[in-house]
Amino acid sequence: MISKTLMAASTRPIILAILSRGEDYGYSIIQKVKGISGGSLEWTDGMLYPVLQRMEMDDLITSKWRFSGENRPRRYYTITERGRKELASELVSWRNVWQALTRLVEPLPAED
Amino acid sequence: MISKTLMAASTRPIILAILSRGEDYGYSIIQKVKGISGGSLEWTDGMLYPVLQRMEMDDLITSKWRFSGENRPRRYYTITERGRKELASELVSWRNVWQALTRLVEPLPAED
DNA sequence: ATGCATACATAGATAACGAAAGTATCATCG
DNA sequence: CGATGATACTTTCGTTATCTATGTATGCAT
Repeated sequence: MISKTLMAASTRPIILAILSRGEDYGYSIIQKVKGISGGSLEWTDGMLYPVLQRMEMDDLITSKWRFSGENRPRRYYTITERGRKELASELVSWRNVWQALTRLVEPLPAED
Repeated sequence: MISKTLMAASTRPIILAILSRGEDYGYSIIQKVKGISGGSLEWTDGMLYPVLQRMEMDDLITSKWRFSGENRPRRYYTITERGRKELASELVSWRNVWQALTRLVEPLPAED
């Protein structure tokens, strides 16, 4: 089970990473996260939508409703320029932390 | 600059990783973090000690004062069995998140 | 008609973080 | 000797999200 703090730290970067590949809507994001993580990350809709709203307030993403005849109405999210910069910056931080962690653990006998 | 949430998510695992290699005291931990991260992570003592206290309350580490004739009194921290399990579990989570992130950003398999 | 998956919205309790301010020792250097 | 900076730890508590819980509603299969 993933810790609360790690969840909090990773949701925004992951959402930005998904949207950097193209616009998407909430429910689909949840499924992509589950798929890409091999099932190790399972988000609930209840936690995702508030995060999306806050990210929109922070101007990292924008949203608009789309009504197609074939599907139910969905709110599609698009990454902004600011969002792309945020993603790039977050990735640098994440890499630094991950490298520090693995350096500390690596020298010990580790399973793979 | 590292985000607040990422800081919050990484402090405990990093501390556990350091202590998994041997007991240590607060001030030294700060310097090791700075060293191992190449300066990208700079912790303050004001944030570290409260974290150490909470981790001790959670039974992840224990502490005891050591008075040597040569040095000033220092509070040394030791990882507990529960702490080792927590570290192992955290590392799995971190790897999952990191892999998900890198997969989303670069379609090609990530190095680490 | 029932159940399940899809799809989004909102309130608010709660939990944890870490900035800030404090105490104290030791070494160095002019 | 007084000042300065590095070492070393403590405590409080305001702030700041988070995300649980709960709600609405539709489409589809059986």
